This record gives sequence, C-alpha cells and structure tokens, in this order.
Amino acid sequence: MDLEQLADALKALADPTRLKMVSLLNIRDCCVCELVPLFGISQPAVSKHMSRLKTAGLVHERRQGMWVFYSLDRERLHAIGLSLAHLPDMSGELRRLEQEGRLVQCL
Amino acid sequence: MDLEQLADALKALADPTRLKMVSLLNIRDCCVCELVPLFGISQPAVSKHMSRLKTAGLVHERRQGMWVFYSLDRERLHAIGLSLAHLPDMSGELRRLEQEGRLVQCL
DNA sequence: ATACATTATAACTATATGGTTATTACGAGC
DNA sequence: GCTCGTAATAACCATATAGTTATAATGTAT
Repeated sequence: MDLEQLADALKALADPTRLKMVSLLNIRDCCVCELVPLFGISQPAVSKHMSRLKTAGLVHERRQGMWVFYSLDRERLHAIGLSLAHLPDMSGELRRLEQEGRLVQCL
Repeated sequence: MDLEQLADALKALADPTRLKMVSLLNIRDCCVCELVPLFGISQPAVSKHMSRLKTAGLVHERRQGMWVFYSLDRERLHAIGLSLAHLPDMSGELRRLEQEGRLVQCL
C-alpha cells in the first residue's frame, strides 16, 4: 500500500461517525435501517458513509431481501494499522536528493 | 483515546503530504527549510502541516538557533495504530439501545 | 399492477482543508 | 540599532466533506 492509498484509507476512517460505525460492525453486521436510528442522522447520510467505507475496502455489502447488510473487513482494517507501523523507508530518497544538491543542510 | 480523539489523530495522518513528512521524520529530524525544497510546496504550507501534526501530538519541535527542527513521536504513532487494532467494544451500547426499543430488528 | 419499505443517488448548503501570497515575529551577526 | 535568514500567522481561494431534503431504484407483498 503506497502513501497515496494509505492516506485515502485513513481519510475513510478519520471521521468520528464512521469510526463508530466501524466499531459497531466489529460486533456484528448491521443493515442501514439499523444504523439510522443509532446515529441520529438521515438515511442518505448513513448510505454515503457506508459507500465511503466500501470504496476504501473497509466494509462489504450483502443484499438480503429489502435490506442491505454491511460487514467489516477486519483484515483490511488490520492492514491499515500495519501500514502505519511500517512506513516506507525514505533513506534512499534523502540520499538521492542529497546527491542532486537539493538537500539543504542546516547547522 | 476515545473515538473523537482517534478521528482527529487520523485526520492529521490522512494526507499524502503529511504521511510522507512523517515517514521522513521517521528517518531523522528535519527543519522546515529542509522540508520546503523536498516537498515543492511553500514554506507556510510546510509550517501549517507541521502545526497540524504537532497539535495531534505526532511531532515535537525543537528550536535551534534560527531553525526549528521537528521530530516524530513514534510512541504516539504507535498508539494510534494500536487504537485502530483495538476499537471500543460497542456491545453494551447495542444492548442498551435494544432495551430502549430503539434498535430495529431486520429479518 | 399497485402499494409499501428499504436503500441509493441527485442537488444543495455550510464548514473544513490544502494550497497560495503578504506580513509579522524571532534569532544571529554586523 | 539595522539587516538578513528562518518560521509562523493572516487573509484569501478552490476543492472536499458531512450533513440536509427530494427523488429514483429496487425488492416484497397484496
């Protein structure tokens, strides 16, 4: 996962409402009509949050009759945490810029 | 760290420029004048990013003569990753809402 | 086919965000 | 003191975001 992708994934998580939704889905799958009264926001707002999480690969949807159930992708969530713990090594980048003379040296 | 705080911390990280800055600071401390040519954005833009990371507790600043050096708080970064891996248990919340009859049951 | 329930999309609004340039604040050195 | 170099703040702009209401799409059941 490169830094652009990681930033996108983190953006999907960086909202208190979505974080709470993710925490809930960590307990059990929920359908939209359950989430609406739980969060006190409109149904379209819930759908948009879920769409955001789905695009980020954090949840999956499952149609069941009239309802759409969302489930958390725990592996994906775990992978994001791991990426934070193992940021890319920029030493090479630094060395390259130094050779190009674009690296200011303070002190 | 509650979900509001976690969301704030994630917002600070959820930007490709800041993520790259954090990755760089993971190699060594940098001063603002080093970061400006590295990122190709204006000095005030760098300062604002650093201010954001500082507010989130992710970096610390150290004045040294004319320069301000920023250093990564690796423990803080680690703590954020851990929070993602250990989201709060919402079971109680679910049970409480169920008792209040505010929990819709689908299926 | 009609009616109803659930979810998604469209259009809009207010605020947050990431950048810019201009200015101010602060340190070092003459 | 004055000047220069560095960093922070202010003011502004364009875009993204999180919500809203209204409408469309989809599935169930009569």
